[in-house]
Amino acid sequence: MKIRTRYAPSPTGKMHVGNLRSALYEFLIAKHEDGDFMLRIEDTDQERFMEGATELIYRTLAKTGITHDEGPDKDGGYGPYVQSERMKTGIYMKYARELIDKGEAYYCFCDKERLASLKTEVVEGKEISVYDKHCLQLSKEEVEANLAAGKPFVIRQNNPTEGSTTFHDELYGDITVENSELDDMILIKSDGYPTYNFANVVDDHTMNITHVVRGNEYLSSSPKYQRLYDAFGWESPVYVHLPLITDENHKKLAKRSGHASFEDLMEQGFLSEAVVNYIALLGWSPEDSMEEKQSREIFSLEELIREFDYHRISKSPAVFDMVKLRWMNSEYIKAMDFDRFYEMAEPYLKKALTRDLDLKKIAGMVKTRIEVFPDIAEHVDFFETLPEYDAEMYTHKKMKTDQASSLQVLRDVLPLLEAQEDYSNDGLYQMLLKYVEEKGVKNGFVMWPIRTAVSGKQMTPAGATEILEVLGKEESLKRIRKGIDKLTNA
RNA sequence: GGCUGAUUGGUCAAGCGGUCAAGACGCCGCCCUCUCACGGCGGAAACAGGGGUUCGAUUCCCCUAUCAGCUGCCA
Repeated sequence: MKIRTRYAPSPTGKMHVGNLRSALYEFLIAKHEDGDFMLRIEDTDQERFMEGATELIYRTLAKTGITHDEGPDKDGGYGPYVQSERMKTGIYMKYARELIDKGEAYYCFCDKERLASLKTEVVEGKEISVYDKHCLQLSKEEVEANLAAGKPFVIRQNNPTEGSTTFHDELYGDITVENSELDDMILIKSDGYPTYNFANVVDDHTMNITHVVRGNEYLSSSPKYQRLYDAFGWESPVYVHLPLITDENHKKLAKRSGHASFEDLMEQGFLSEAVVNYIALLGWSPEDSMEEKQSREIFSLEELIREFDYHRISKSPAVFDMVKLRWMNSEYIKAMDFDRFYEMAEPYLKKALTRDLDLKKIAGMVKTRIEVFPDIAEHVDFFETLPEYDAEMYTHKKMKTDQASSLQVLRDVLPLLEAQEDYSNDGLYQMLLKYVEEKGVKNGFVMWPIRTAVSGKQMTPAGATEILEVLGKEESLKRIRKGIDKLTNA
């Protein structure tokens, strides 16, 4: 049978990375077996619904390459694909009534006050958290009368109070819960909308979903869903519960952590391929092949599809490590072809540099040194203006330089540079090399002071001569003279 | 509190009864080098604790501890 998975987000805001990973895994599970991946919008919560959130979901999926075969915008014969639209077909009410007829569900007219009073009741120090089935006692006549009177109602699942329920998860195995622990959860809300719990089961079944992949937070309530399948007499799908992604404090990734959503990550200058690659490995690892003594970490989406085996998904929660994501992003940047890199780097370069400089050359310098595009600014700022720096910077033990030697070198080299016609990196390098040989010193002995004078920085994305070339004769000479002044007065 | 789950270096993570317990990020050192970075080489760093089962447990079972999730007319 063809595998069918689904990503079923609620349009309530940004795309959380945990959700994105669910979508990715669902996509990979389906595609690995040449199955179908479907998008279903679960907008049954009218209060949390956010305008524009659905579009954001589309955009994110498109950008990451997690493309759906079916969805609101791609009818595959199982529509509608938006729950609020499905509701208009009466599907949820129909199935809820079926359950009522079977005695597996019942109308409940309890108001908030009564429910609240149940909550606070304490037995042996424990808070009662399951509904007391109060409305199950109502006679048919009473129910009819209430309904006719227009009394607000919900429909609740009627769970047994004895025995136990077991369901099977592909990763976690059999999980059994005492039925007395099972709350009579609400299936249909008083506004007529189904709850997630109910809509999910009805939709997954009617849309022929074979593998239900979802977050670990549903693990403990899954027995209740199982009871729903059993009550309907439906065959349950294959369940795959995914481990949580946490922040560095092992807490659920919170909004304020700054990297909880895909959008946050994009704003911080990450590449979507790197993000996808990274989250794929957060909770899953490929099978080691014999030839590889090193496990691979860099995977394209196509490679992930080929290698993804959901049985290898981990069971324990994973910490989202920004440091490693940054590293991975840098790997993608280094591997990028230059034109594409330049295209993406240009805005950052232009923002940092207003004077007329060879931006392509600078981009080339910076490509292997940044992890994320916004890093560019701090690497190239000195091209724009020479920063204030301390004369102490001329002293470098390994280059064997100090302020006096640097001053001497700069004084020697200034006329040479003034006379230099070929102001290219190569020409400059050859010329300076000659000076180095004449003096019988090490390269660094002369390069260090020059680089310091023209950059004013401890580290730069390029060597002295490259900087000279980019800066141009006029500006670099100005900076060297300034260096001489600084050293003279020091 | 109850229920469910998880527990290999700081982090990701391999391992599925016998291993010197992989690899990656990060960290440290060395090399390369006109600085830094890239690249190369090397290093420190882990099976939560206690009982079993077994000739033998990181691997299987139980208990404890810790952490997490659930305990909503949110998903």
